[in-house]
Amino acid sequence: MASAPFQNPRGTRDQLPEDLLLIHHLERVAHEVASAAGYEEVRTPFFEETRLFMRSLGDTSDVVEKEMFTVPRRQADDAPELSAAEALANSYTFRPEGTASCARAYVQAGCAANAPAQKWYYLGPMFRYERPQKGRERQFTQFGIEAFGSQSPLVDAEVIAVALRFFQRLGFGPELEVRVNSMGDPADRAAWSSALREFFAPQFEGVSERCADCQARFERNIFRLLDCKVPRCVELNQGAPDLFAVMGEEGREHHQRMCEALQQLQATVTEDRSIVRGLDYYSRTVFEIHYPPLGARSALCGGGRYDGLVEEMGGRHTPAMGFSIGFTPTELALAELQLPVAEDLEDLRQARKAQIYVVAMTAEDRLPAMSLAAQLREQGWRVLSDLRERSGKAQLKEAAKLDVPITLILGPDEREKDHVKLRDMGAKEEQDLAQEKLVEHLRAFFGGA
RNA sequence: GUGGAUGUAGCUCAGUUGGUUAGAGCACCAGAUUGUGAUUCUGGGGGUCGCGGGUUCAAGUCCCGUUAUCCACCCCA
Repeated sequence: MASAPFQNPRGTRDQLPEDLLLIHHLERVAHEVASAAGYEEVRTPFFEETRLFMRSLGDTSDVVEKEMFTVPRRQADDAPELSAAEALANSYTFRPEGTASCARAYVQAGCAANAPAQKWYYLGPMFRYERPQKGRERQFTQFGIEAFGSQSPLVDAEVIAVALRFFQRLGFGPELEVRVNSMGDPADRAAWSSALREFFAPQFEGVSERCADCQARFERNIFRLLDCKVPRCVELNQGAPDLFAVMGEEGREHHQRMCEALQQLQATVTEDRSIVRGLDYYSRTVFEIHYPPLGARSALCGGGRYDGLVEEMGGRHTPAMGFSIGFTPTELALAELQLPVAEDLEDLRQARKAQIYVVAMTAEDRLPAMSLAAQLREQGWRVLSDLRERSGKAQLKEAAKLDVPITLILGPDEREKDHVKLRDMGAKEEQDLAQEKLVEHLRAFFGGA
């Protein structure tokens, strides 16, 4: 087999300097929006024990069943052979989402017992072994927040408000729409599950009209019958019992109060019974944020309440609520909306742009030019000098192309007098300066940098 | 995991019914009265035609496999 060219792994992408301008903007807005509401950043490992995700997301979730990036742990040479199940339980998996790790860290740090009220956010790469397509990658970035320790519907409203704020800050318009639903409490779901089982049972007797996936779901995770997209299955779902019909008073009131709190938002809030997040840990509130002008691809954010997860992780019962936002769909949406506008990125652009370019006219000037550049960097300026040993003309050309405002020209004439020629690229004016006056002049130009 | 489309220079693409040394624009590099940014002009570097195999006197062009990308499904951020 001859050499195939090297390529980035499927579903990943390189983020080159040009791409990072936008990414940095998204990251900045995420940091700002989260800390403005009192959330503090946490960073957990990129991989965890596989069983963490199996436990938190649920064995029957698609993520666990077919989308995990799992690597075996090393075994001692003389260790006994492991069964497939043991090997899996003993493996590591690259995190497919952020909530499980946060809950694990929360318990491990002792928060559940000692400091239950925590407001955290995270921002970083997640991994899912999926077939890539538009808006979906195997390595992608998620921004999420998690509010631990309060049962109050006020938390639900705040978390949703933070997510909204993120999109508003990025320039999304007032068409932003929050779609909410409730999954109820465990007891509600048990009651609902029985009701659904009773309702659907006849459909699975004998030769079923249901799709193959649904046949499996009926046994494994009956709720997921409800979000099947096969047309015949959708028809057969008509008239299925509604969770709200069996939901207890507390859950109902929680939902009611949250919706009232959401009235304060600068966005439309609608009830959407079809939102049934695919992960097991959700309870009560689940929500999505959509931007309808984007059409089919309008979902930007998903989240909800997970009151049982901390306990599941071995901590004391702690209610919690969070969201996650994928940068990939957000980037696509922004591109479609022709956002962000240039001004939003201007400061980032400026911050990475060189301020000074030191031009060396002859070979003898190169070392002095380098050391002048080094001195100026020590003063805090962003300074370039030519590393390709090109002509003075080519250096000026490059400085102009990079839009560097000041060039310092160093040649035999200047060196002889211990001078340097300062050229204002915008005004196209230059002046001879004694080197000891240089910093002063530059300070004046850049406004006391 | 299933189905469909695509893959020629860093980028956007040409490339006739298979026929000699595979092209253009942009980008990059150098030069145009001996130390200076635009435009223009001249010249230059850069391609195992995704990879592997097959058919043929001859393959970028036809066939098979493979890989990657894009699109749809599943699901999701």
